[in-house]
Amino acid sequence: MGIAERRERERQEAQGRILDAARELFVAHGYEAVSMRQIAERAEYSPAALYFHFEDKKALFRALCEQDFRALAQRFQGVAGIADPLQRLAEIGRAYADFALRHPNHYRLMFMAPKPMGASESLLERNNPDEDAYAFLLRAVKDAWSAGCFRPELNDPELIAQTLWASIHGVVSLHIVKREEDEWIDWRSPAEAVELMTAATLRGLARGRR
Amino acid sequence: MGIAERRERERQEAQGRILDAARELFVAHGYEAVSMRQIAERAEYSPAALYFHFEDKKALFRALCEQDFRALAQRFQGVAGIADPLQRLAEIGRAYADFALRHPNHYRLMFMAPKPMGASESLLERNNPDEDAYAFLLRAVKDAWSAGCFRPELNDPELIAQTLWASIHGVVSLHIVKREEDEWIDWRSPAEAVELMTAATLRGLARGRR
DNA sequence: ACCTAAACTGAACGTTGTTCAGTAACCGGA
DNA sequence: TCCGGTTACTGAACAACGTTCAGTTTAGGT
Repeated sequence: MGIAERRERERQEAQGRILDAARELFVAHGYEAVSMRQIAERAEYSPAALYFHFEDKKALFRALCEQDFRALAQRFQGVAGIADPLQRLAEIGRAYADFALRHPNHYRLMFMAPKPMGASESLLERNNPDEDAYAFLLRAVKDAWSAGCFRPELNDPELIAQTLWASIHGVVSLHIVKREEDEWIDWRSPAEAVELMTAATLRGLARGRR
Repeated sequence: MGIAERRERERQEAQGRILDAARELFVAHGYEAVSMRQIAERAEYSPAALYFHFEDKKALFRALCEQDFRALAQRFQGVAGIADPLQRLAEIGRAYADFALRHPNHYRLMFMAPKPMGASESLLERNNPDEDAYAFLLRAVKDAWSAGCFRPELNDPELIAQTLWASIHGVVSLHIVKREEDEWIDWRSPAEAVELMTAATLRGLARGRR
């Protein structure tokens, strides 16, 4: 009786078409600028059909975000093998910034969006470093902490992880927002800023003579 | 002939009523959630009247932002007198974070808003530290740089200033976005994060043994 | 052959930003 | 004093938005 499976497969194919259409438009123009009607037209459905597969625009957006979070976590797997904890942290920062600057609209939806992540019941496994990027960072920090890499008065790995995250997030989010038409400030390249930021924070947090 | 002055005064009073109404609503609910009709009703005008005084919703928003930028620059005046350049930088960071966390919706409009700052022809004086908060920060960085506070390989005050700005922006913007319903991560208080961030970056950038 | 449920459509509702023709009030010149 | 024109404003409308709902088609189980 493979007919239930076929129905389920067709259902997911339809959802996939909608998600693909939505992704292209969101990434190109951002959340607010894309309408459900545009998504529907590109996916070759009527606007109302989207509401059969997704509760509303926010839910559709949230489904895309989950894919993105998974992609980021997967990106981190590339640096999981680095033995030296501090060097691994530096590479995590670089990978994160690279992801953010390569997909600025994704990033905006993931970490700079005002609301629509609200009431999220994600099906990502939390605390699993393979799927949860924050858990991956936290583990690297804990490794470094256990190895005595940090200054002795720093005894809260969670705070350290959040600070490191915030440092790179600050660089990339500022660049994403201000990148367009802001001759007000003579911006340095994000790559330079990321390098200086990781060097500064890690040196500032690390124990020992420089 | 004081009649032209009176007309001008009435014009500004009307604009002030609109700006006040818009400010309250924007600060309470954010840019997207507030409609021109709501602003008009609170200001006791017809919706169309707003378009006589402001070109569109973005322009109205921009006018508010300019007030906010001025307020931030004024806030910085409170720490202008600190002699030690590094300590002054630390206090600038604290003042900035305090401003951001006290007025999160203002901050969102100023530094996390997707677009509507576009094509801005602000009438703020650039490069004047009394009105331009970035110029104020940059001057403090240059003071510290001239005094030889930074590591010898750091020879770009602009890059240093942008990095310091990004570090605090990262902490506060992440907290503003994630503050609401995100039990996913066990967030530390923003005050703790700001303290650790300023300590880490300044120590990481500063010359000399710790 | 009938019935139920799934997948989808067309048309509508209320709200959004914005425009436009029209109007009332005021002031300077005749 | 009346006239003409600018200034400030309104009411109604437009297109587009997210969303809903009453139907219609299609397919499978009985």
